[in-house]
Amino acid sequence: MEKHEVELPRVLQQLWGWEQPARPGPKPTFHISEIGAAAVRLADAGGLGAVSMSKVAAELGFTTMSLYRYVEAKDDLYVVMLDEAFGKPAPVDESLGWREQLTAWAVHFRDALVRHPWVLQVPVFEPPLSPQQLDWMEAALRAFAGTQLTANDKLSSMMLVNIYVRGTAQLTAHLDLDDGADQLYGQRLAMLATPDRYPTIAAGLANLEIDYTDDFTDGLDVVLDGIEQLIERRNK
Amino acid sequence: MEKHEVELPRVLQQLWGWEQPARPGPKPTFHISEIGAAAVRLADAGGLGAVSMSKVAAELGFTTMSLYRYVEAKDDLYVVMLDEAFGKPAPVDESLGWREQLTAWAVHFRDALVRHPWVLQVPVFEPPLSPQQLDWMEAALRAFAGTQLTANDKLSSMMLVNIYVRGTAQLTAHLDLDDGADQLYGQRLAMLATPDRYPTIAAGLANLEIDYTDDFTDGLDVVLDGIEQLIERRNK
DNA sequence: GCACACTGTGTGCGCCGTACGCAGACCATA
DNA sequence: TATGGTCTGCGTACGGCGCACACAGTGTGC
Repeated sequence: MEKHEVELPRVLQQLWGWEQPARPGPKPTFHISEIGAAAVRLADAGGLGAVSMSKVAAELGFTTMSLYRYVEAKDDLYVVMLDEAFGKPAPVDESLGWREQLTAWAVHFRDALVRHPWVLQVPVFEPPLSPQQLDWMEAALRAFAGTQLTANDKLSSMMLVNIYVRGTAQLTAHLDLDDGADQLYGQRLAMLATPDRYPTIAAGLANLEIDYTDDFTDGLDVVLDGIEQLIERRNK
Repeated sequence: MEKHEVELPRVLQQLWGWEQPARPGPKPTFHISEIGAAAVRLADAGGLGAVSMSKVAAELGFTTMSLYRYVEAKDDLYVVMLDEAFGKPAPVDESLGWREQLTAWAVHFRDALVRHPWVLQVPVFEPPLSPQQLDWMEAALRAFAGTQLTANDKLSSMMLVNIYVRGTAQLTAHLDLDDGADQLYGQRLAMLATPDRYPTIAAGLANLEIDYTDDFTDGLDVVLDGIEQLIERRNK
């Protein structure tokens, strides 16, 4: 255990509440999650671009370089922000079937992304290892508990839903920013996608219904249908 | 048509080869796609971080500010880079079924992402409107030509595959960078995901097979299974 | 051929992330 | 408790970024 601690980056050690041996220098004034919360506040208000080391420090009444006591680089700050932004996953009723559980999970996930759209712009260099991220992972995997899926199946199915939510959120993110953006896009697309070179796009545009309200759940159902087939295949 | 041109950002006008009325000042020395090619060269070599206005300009033997003749802001450069990086989609054998066509499309898409991993880090603010991006879109939509899917169905199914390829590429991107990264991750995950708090993750880790080779096509098949069900439903 | 309008570009600014080095706090020892 | 050595937190400062601005200079229209 002791040896293992050394292998973890400092930020993760702090997020997991592992105490380090006493060291010289001033005691930490607060917990790293307060830094994360301040950064999240800035990002919610002004987008990811509004998050800089100096702004976060100022938000806390700190000097810029003080942050480097908790964090080794800007990327570490992102890790803390993500953990802070998602929070604990909503509890899922385990008496429901896997499909309902995963739907609820996906909806909660999307809600979190709507609350914190900047999450989609955070550059990701590592798979998740922070506590709350693992909570979310655990919740999704647990939905498959009653199925015959292999460990790999469960993991990839979870990632499939994860990817779906992130992807759709990314596509719709800019539309929510200002209304009319999708209309403008439609106009431009109609102008550029001429029937001679882009017959299929042009034909599609003519018959398009501009009602996106159910798009999320409809698309999710398609994904879940695919997973359902996998489950049935494994049951045999 | 004339009026429409005005509505398009300058970069797109250039990408589409629309000539603007003669203007004062020096004639353009070259086409905007050469700028894109230079930027792509830099990004391929040193990641997206290696792409800056001054570096791109230097690559072309130019001063920094000269680029702003072609491009209004850094974001415009990204648009050109994406168009340049993807290139024309590989032609797809239209005698094949939709499923085979889409599989081929997805594989080509993924290959492009492997060749230009930085694409996944490019911040996206707008849906695609550049010529080659529309070519890719057209190719994917055409695969559904023989089906009874509605225009909305085709669009969302295409986006589903698109999202899937991007998402999986993102997840595996960092693993390809240095071998052993996934092992390190596995060790850390095993250390953190203790059975008491994360029983499902821990149990899954024990039974995990570390062979990712077929993950891409397997997951893609799950997605396509979902779409197939949609197609069958529409056929009724 | 001339004047004007408008574009392309050099200078310079504000901001970023963080390398570096020193002041000073902690712990071990006496 | 006094003191020395060690190691840490953080202020200063740097290189690089995207691009605002103003002006130089070209091409156009009369």
